[in-house]
Amino acid sequence: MVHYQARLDTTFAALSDVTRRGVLEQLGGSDASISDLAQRFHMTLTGMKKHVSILEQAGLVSTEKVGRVRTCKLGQRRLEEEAAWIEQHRQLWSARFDALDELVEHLKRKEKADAQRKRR
Amino acid sequence: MVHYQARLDTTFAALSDVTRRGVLEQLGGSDASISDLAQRFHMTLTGMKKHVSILEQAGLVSTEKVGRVRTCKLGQRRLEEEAAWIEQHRQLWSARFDALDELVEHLKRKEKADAQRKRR
DNA sequence: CTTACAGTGAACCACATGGTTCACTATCAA
DNA sequence: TTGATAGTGAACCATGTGGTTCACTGTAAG
Repeated sequence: MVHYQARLDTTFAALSDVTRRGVLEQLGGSDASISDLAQRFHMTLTGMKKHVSILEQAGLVSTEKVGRVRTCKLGQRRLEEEAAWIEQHRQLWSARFDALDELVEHLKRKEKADAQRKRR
Repeated sequence: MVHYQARLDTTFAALSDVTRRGVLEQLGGSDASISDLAQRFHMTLTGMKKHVSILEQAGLVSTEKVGRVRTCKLGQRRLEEEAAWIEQHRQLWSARFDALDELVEHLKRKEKADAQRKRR
């Protein structure tokens, strides 16, 4: 359960960079080498290597080096935990706002009743 | 559309810290002051203030100061975009892996056929 | 009025991040 | 063998992050 939080830390951090999200998108289409990705995102090989390492660390990408080229593809982790976390908290959000909605409704009804009482 | 990416950046970054996720969880239960949160997470007021500011910046928390106490509650943004991004990419993931599954199935059938051909 | 309390802002610290260059290794191709 | 190509790692740089302390403001309460 300690790992769970650390995992969310690293995954969300990995997703918090526009380049890395772009790489995931790219790899969703087709596998690619470091050079491919570096060129696509206007970056040095070294820079792209770092991004790929971070994604790999988070389990979102897996790589294999054959000959001199390292091929990157989508990894085993499918963001289940992250999706679950977000969904769970969206429900909390909704619960809170539904409560607010109900309060508003309650106040509306009360206001109406008060107005009627006044009229009497 | 440029804002969209920047927004994802700041939101995922906001979610990438275990303390901030804890604060969201807490606020899902009930509103709280900075002092409440600081105490709950064993941190100075100043430190907690920074976290709250980051969450507020990301639209995940909203605050109001009345008297000397600032009350924090869940904000307007309900992680729709983030949930959508993750779901969309989970589908990409699935598509890629389904393709892999099919390839494996294909190879299995081929292997079987080859074996039968050999036997003749 | 005085004291205590809640928050704020500036300054500081150690460390992480996103990027670069440079020197290097290993592999492919002529 | 010679050269070009793909990647790697170390070092460096500017900036950001998560946290602190300290000095301060404003508000509540005796």
